[in-house]
Amino acid sequence: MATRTDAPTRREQILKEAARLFAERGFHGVGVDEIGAAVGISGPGLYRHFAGKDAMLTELLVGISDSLLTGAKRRLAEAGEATGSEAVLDSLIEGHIDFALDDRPLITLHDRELDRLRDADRKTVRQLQRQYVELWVGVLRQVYPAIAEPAARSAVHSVFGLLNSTPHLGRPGSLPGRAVTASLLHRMARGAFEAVAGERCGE
Amino acid sequence: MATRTDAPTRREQILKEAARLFAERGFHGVGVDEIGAAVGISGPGLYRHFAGKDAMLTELLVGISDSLLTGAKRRLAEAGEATGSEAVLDSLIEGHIDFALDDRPLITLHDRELDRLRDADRKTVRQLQRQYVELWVGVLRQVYPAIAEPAARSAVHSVFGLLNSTPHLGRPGSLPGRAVTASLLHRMARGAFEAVAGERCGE
DNA sequence: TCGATCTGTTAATGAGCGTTAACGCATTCC
DNA sequence: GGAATGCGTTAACGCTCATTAACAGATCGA
Repeated sequence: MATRTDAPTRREQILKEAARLFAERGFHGVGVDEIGAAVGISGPGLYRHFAGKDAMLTELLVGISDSLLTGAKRRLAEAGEATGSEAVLDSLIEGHIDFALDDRPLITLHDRELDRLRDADRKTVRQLQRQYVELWVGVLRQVYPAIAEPAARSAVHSVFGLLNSTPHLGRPGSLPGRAVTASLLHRMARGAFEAVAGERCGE
Repeated sequence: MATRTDAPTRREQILKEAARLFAERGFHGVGVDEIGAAVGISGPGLYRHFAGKDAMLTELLVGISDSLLTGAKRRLAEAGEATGSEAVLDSLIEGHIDFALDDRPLITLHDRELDRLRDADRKTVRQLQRQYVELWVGVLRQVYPAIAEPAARSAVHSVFGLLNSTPHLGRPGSLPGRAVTASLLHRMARGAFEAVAGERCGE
């Protein structure tokens, strides 16, 4: 009963538009009236759905970090049983790329507005992010045991920087096509990791 | 006459502190009183040195883009005469890494606060950035002629994302040492480019 | 020595903005 | 049918904050 995917609730509309606006002009650069206008209601009407402007940002950032971590755990469990750790690493990369290509505003918020959170919430987000990184580090070192842990952690952060560059790649229309871009990013990420492991192939 | 490097002028102090504060809390998240306090004067005293808060951000962003482009041109000219394009690419990477490691607040501002500029200034910065990217694209395609131009441009943007990840690498103290980090980033950048060129070495 | 300039100060102004108050109208549930 | 609840509205409050005004002490050239 109900349509195939339920119609987006008002809360979801608001979150989506708020994410877009925050990414475009920064948290402090967007007024509540603007967010309201983006969903067809005006200003203070938002307070029927959220405790305040801060609450929207909090929910967005916690949601991002949580869904990244949850997705990674699922991929680790699914692919980890049957296939090897190579496949798990590829699956992690693929998942992160999907996120980076499909939710570009969230990617932008993710590392840009973290400091605008209340201490407790920021701590929560940081903890989720840390777990996500450590999960990658574990898989990476399984594929490349030669990489020491500090180097692995740096490498993972840097590859996130690489994958998260999608907002700078021009408007979705100007991209060579989603699949092509995804493949390019995937190869670059693997190439970067291999380079850390010291597998030089040229000269 | 005067000390080896002239004492930093008041303008320079202000720019430096403003960059740090903008990077930490965002352009709109920092008040002029805070910037003033950071250099020992208070609030409106800044207006003896800058037309306004916007002018500080403008000067910072134009300065960054300009110095990146100027440095790249110089490296292209210097290394381009004697050595081959491989060496030029390495020199470009090295220069960008130096900047990313030494001026982390500026790196942060660079791709975070561009939209806060007046239209004319934003256009200027974008143009400088575009020239910088195109310079990289040219060198990259000289080293790897197999890479088509759109892919090269995407690859360059993504490698910038990788190199600009330094602010996420933890406080300067926690890094394994500047030289080690620089070398790691350099290898990853080269590895990412090589992967785009299709030079698979494993399997 | 006497202005002029440079570089500060504090007080006031005025706009923008998050939030709350007070109110209205459907819908729903007893 | 009527109260409760959900979801809006507009108006008002209060605070923050960039900017300007008005003023003052050094430094310095004529």
